[in-house]
Amino acid sequence: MVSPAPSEIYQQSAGNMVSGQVIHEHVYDRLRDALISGQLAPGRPISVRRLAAQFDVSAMPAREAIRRLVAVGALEMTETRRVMIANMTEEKLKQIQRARLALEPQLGEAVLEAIGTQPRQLAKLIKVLVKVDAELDDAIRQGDLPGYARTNSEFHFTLYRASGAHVIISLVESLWLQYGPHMRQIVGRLGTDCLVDDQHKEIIAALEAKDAEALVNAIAADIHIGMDTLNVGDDPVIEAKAS
Amino acid sequence: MVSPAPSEIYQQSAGNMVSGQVIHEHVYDRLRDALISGQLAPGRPISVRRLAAQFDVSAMPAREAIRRLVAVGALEMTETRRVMIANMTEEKLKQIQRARLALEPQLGEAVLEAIGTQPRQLAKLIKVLVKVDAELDDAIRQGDLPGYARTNSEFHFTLYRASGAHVIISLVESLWLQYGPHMRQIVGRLGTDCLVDDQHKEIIAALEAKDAEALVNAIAADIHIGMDTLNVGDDPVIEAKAS
DNA sequence: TGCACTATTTCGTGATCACAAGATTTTGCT
DNA sequence: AGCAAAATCTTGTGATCACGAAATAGTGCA
Repeated sequence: MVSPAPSEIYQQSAGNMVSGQVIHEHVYDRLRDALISGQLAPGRPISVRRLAAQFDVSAMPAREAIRRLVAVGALEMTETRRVMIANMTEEKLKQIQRARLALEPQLGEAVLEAIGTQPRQLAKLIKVLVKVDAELDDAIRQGDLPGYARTNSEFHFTLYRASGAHVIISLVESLWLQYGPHMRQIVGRLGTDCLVDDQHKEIIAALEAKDAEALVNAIAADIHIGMDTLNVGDDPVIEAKAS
Repeated sequence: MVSPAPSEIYQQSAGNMVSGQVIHEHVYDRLRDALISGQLAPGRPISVRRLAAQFDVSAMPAREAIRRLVAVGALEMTETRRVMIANMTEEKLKQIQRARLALEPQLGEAVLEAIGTQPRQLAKLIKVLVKVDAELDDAIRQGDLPGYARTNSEFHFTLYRASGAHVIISLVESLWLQYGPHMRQIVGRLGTDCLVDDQHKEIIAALEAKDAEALVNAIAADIHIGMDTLNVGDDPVIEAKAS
């Protein structure tokens, strides 16, 4: 089975084992990135065999990757066990926002608790964040939507990972995975102009000042800006693009 | 239904689905219940073949169940991809508590938002909660630890499910799955006496009064009682119990 | 008795097939 | 042309085998 058929969405299919990663983990990571960067439209069906063909792997790793993503709520399973990118509802969006507001500011606090007293690590983190934020501005200027989404998540999770709070981080990641496809739909409709008002500069400033309260507020504000203004559209525009 | 020619190659083609549930979901549910009710000790290894043998199924459903549980953090995977019940650390426990405090009180609020204006549904919920709470008291009196853990989770999730906030509920469930095995260890060491002080009566009273603030406080207090007093023990006491 | 080395077992992963049921396309009749 | 029935394709699930690596048991030497 030497089917080339590479997908323009998932970059690069697997060889056998890359960087200590097993095949199904590679598939999972690519799929997760595609979801977080909004490259998969809600309603899009995901099948084991099709996914396997797209990655030029056997069915097994595709199955495992899909199973994991369904488990964390990133993919939705119908009553007939078909799998697809979940459609967003107003209710779900509300819950995702509530959960993000409940968890992510706490991660900011946890970052200061973890490395607030270690100037070197804090400085290094800030340096990375400034760099990522610059890339983010580039992506916005160029109207590169997937690039924006990917870089935005990199900014946030770089910050969050510095807290070392892996348990909470994985909860947050599951929320981002659920939100990703929908965000792309909305921003794609409104244009990247609606993205310029993020609170990343304020987040960085609060880190530099080691001001936990300001940090919490900035993160919460960033979540509000990203989700309040971006309401659910009434036309889901289910665009199932096969193969 | 006319049974078609049975295959001699595949032994159980007939009994694949039980009550609309597919085999791997059945295995998952059983394993999840065992985790939440604390019947699996931290450190216990879980292997595909052994689990399959215990449930008298093939390896495939066991694999899928394990994969899902690893995905939600209920099981831990070593660097050599061995799977086991996660060991608790003080840091992890702290994160679980923070996340629970951030999410579960909100679910209480959401319950009042959802059915606070529908007296019949609210009354029905309260009735169920009272019944479950009575069972809980029985379990405590009899020193039935798994029964306590199972009934306690039933109390909380019966309440939470009334909110309809499935997104947040699944996050909370993942936290309970991580906490279950450790709780059992701790309570098993301290005895069930440390459990009598839960806030369930206060939760029910707050529901009856439709007092969101009191409800939030009661849920938070219940979490504190369940987790503050129960610190991490230093001796893991690995004990294997098959099901 | 203690310890290094080897043999055996156990394990996760990947591959491939069978099967039933859902989904889709084609066909056939009015 | 319209619509229902039938044939075909697709899909998730389960079963089973192969393979290499990790873990355990076993052995022999000191």
